[in-house]
Amino acid sequence: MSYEYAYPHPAVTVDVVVFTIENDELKVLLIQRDQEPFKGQWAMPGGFVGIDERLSDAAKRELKEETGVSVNFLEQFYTFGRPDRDPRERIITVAYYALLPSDQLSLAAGDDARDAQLFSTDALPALAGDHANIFRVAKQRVTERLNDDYFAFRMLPETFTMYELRRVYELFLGEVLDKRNFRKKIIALDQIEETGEKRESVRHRPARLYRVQR
Amino acid sequence: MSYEYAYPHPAVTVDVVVFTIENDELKVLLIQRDQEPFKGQWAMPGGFVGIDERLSDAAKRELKEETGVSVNFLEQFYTFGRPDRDPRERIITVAYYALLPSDQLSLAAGDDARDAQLFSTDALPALAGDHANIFRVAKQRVTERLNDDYFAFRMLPETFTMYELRRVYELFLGEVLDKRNFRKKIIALDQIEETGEKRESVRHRPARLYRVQR
DNA sequence: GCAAAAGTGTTGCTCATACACCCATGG
DNA sequence: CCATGGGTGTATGAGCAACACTTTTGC
Repeated sequence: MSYEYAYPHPAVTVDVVVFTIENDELKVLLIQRDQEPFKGQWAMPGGFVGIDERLSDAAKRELKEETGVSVNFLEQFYTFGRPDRDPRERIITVAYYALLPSDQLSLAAGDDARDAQLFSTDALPALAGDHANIFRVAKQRVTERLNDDYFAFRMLPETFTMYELRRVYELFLGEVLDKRNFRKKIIALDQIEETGEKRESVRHRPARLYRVQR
Repeated sequence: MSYEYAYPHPAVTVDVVVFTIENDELKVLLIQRDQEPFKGQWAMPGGFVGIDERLSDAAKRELKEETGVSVNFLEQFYTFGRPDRDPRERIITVAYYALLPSDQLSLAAGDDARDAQLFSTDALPALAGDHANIFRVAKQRVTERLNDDYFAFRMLPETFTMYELRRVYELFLGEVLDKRNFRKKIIALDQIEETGEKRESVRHRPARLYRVQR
């Protein structure tokens, strides 16, 4: 079976930059490509958009197929289309970022991927094609939106401490934030509430747990 | 001549939402389509991306071909890809906005367009397909960026008055701004300078003219 | 002289920042 | 008892919002 067109068509793919926090580090989910081009190199999960498939559905599907991970929160952030970005054919990639709590992440390498794992954003391997650039733009966009939209808790488990929430900001911004001022700002947003529970079994004073309201 | 692929490929187009200010109104540049689909309806200028063409180059080229207008300032803002947005085939559209001074705008309808003209954003005609949505998203993004990036003067001639600059903000924001506070804010940005000239031949006190620095 | 927009300062308030000490727990 | 992060309040400065009158020109 083949498909014919009166003029040349580019291929369209979606790529997903999945951010999470694990062990007090900002991490990104990468797959090791099992197919050409860039076979053996690490890359963002992604792949071709079905001819009748929504772009966001394609992003979710490819992520699921290649890594076993399901996400709810996914936003389109840029479309990469330089003519020379893929050696096979012209490929235009609509890129998404996703934020995920690390406890919802059970990895399973799948189609087109011989491996899938989290990497600290401080120590990324060499990435296939222009994926280092895609990552950079994604991180920048998420960082910008952190201050406007306060969606940092999408990278945390259902309950979390102030320290953990503050660390998300610090890891993206690359600077330390004042503990007292941070707490005041977050409380003023009126987006989270105390659960009444505390984080036990830590070798210091137990911290209050919070959850997102509603 | 025809082009064959092992699996179906969508078509990729670019559309450009051109904003300008004319006669104290916010306007957008539309073409009247001369081809199916949506023949006879008004739409944003745009068209197919060449197989070896950069996306931004395609946007500039299509705009030039269809309206005679050349722009420098062009930014990608979103990619629209719902499977049903075009009746012919799957079309994915990478959308750009452009800001242009109205004095650099001499219209000439061209390929695929029987007419090209400016419309006040308060009185848009019915638009083809999902172009009303594309317009809405573009206006929202430009409005957001007005406050961050201060590129409002890209819609004004080389010299302009404080009143004219303030009107750009007011037209996007849909609210009136305080004259004194606005002037203070703009001066503090240190982006514009006085030309020394004044806007003469108006039936009120002449206003100082400013230009962008450098 | 009248209509129309140009131009000009001060005050109060809100918000962001800077900053230091004691507390509760595990080991 | 020590190491570790948890938790708390105040003072200062910057920036934003509110607000009214005089000036200059064309008609």
